[in-house]
Amino acid sequence: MANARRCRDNGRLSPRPRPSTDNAVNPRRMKQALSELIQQALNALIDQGVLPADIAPRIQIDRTRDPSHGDLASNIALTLAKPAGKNPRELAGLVCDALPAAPFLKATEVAGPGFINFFLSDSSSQAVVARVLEQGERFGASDEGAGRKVQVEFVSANPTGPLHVGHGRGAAVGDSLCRLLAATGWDVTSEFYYNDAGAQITNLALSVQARCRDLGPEDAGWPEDGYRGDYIKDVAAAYMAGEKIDAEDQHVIGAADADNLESIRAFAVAYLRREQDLDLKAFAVHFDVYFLESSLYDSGAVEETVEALVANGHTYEQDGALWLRTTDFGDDKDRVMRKREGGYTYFLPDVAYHLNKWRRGFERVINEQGADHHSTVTRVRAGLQALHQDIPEGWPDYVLHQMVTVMRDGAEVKLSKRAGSYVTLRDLIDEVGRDATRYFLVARGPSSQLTFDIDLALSQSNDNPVYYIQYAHARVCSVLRKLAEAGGEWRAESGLAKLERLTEDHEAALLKQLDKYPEVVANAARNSEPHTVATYLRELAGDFHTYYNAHKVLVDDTDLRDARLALSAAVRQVIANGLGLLGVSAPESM
RNA sequence: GGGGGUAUAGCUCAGUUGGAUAGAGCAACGGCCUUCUAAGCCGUGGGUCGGGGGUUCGAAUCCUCCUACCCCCGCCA
Repeated sequence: MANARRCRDNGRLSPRPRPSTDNAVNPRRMKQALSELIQQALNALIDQGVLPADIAPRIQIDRTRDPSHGDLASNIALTLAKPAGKNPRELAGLVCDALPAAPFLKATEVAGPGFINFFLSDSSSQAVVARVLEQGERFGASDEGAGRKVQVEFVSANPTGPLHVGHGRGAAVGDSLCRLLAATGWDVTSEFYYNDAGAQITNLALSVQARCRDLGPEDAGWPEDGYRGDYIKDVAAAYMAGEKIDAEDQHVIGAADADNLESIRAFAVAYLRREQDLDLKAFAVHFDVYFLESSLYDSGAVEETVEALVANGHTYEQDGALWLRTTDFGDDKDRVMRKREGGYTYFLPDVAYHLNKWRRGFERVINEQGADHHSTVTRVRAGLQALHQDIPEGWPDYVLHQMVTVMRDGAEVKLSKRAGSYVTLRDLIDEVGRDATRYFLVARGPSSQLTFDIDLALSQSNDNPVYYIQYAHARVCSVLRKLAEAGGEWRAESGLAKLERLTEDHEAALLKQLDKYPEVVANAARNSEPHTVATYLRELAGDFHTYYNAHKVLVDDTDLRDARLALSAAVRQVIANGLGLLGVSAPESM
């Protein structure tokens, strides 16, 4: 700041005893307000002939990273320097001097190569506490979605076995996305799509049937590529015992007839769907709709789709199969739609399914899948374009997550007893708990491979980010309990009336971090990046712990105490809100 | 061979959509700590952002060419 020129001091520390939530300090409008100030300054400079009249500035306001750069900053002088024919710092000074006074600003300065830094007045900075406490669990929410319909499809595991860790990642990411979208005003439908009739299901039925007959993988008569996991035995036993199965979308009674393959198929699907339901429930994940691939055949949607593609001239016959010319839409080769023996490839029902989604009126559809399915993205979009339904080219959106590897004692864990060949989601939940599992699976960007460290997830220390964040929440609860035990009473109004007592640097950092939260939520929802919420919470918890270690909350000075309690309560609220978006609980004690 | 993804501190990862001196947590190193409100606190070192070129006031971020690793490339889903 040595070379920073303090060009204006709008000073006037607000005499108001109570910061209010007026327009000027509403964070959603703060950037807007600053933009308007800058626009006015630019207009003035144009009138003075300092700037050419034909400049069309895109005014950008950013949060600063470094507190010495103020709270917000604009690069307007840097972007306008060339068209204005002036050096950036000089121009920044001119803009700065031309800015109208504003009560919510404490100071404005030119710094660095030509940034204009804005320092908010103390009362403006402190007002976030009032907003948080007044809005409560709604703080951070917005109406950006304006009630528009969005669908999030995720997990979509076929009912051939327990959910594995990869499904868990999909569940954590997809469900958080739903929560984020709901919080930002979208009308959200969560959906689970699965194949209940394909070759894999036949294989499943044959595997269960073999177990019904007491056959194992080593015996003659065991189906080729049959499912070997122990859970197949459970399915067979339940079927032979005539058990009744109630899954979310399947209800079946075991016929106890080892020769009835069709009956076994229906039972196995229902059984494994129920098992997946239980896993999802333990994971606090809910689906509004279960969509069966078979329904697309039953309703004629698949046939209709084929006919439309043929009628639109995007198909041809070759080698006895029917092909879709997906290369017309950016694919690297054409794809078979109908096999030589007459059946359809999986990709055709996928297209029919997405046409169905489109017709249900989802302006936005997000498919959360493992990255090993990325090749379907081009195909589905190509199929939709070939339908000539005016579906936007980039529709639907995809969030593809990379592989998960599970580590314990520094070595990779690959097997589970139950499933045999992979680690199940249930294994993780049972071992490290729902909160840690969810947090770890959602905390990384989807496009990066994820190493799930069981030892870290189990650790009850500050090394474990889940604990660290939850502990910050519990810590505030503890302080309030302590106050009550000492016969004290805390009322939000008392604290809000004394926010001007929050003058420590640590407090300023917390205020700024709290103020950022609504933007974090909005961006996470807009960009389908729930992990940014996890990152944010880690920072907020860190800021709070640091503050807490540096300053006592329950001081004798009751005004100061009340102000700090208000700040702490606001931190607690935001942590609870953020954890809620991740599907992680916010405990009152640990 | 083609497509997608990734590459940032010793490790695990962020990086506000192109901004100021690239951050955090562990680990390492150095101090502090008769305990208070709860699993200690404070500080330091550590980087050719995989490499080259380009775009511009300005690049970890955008374009291009390489390199390495992962995943796909079936008339399976």
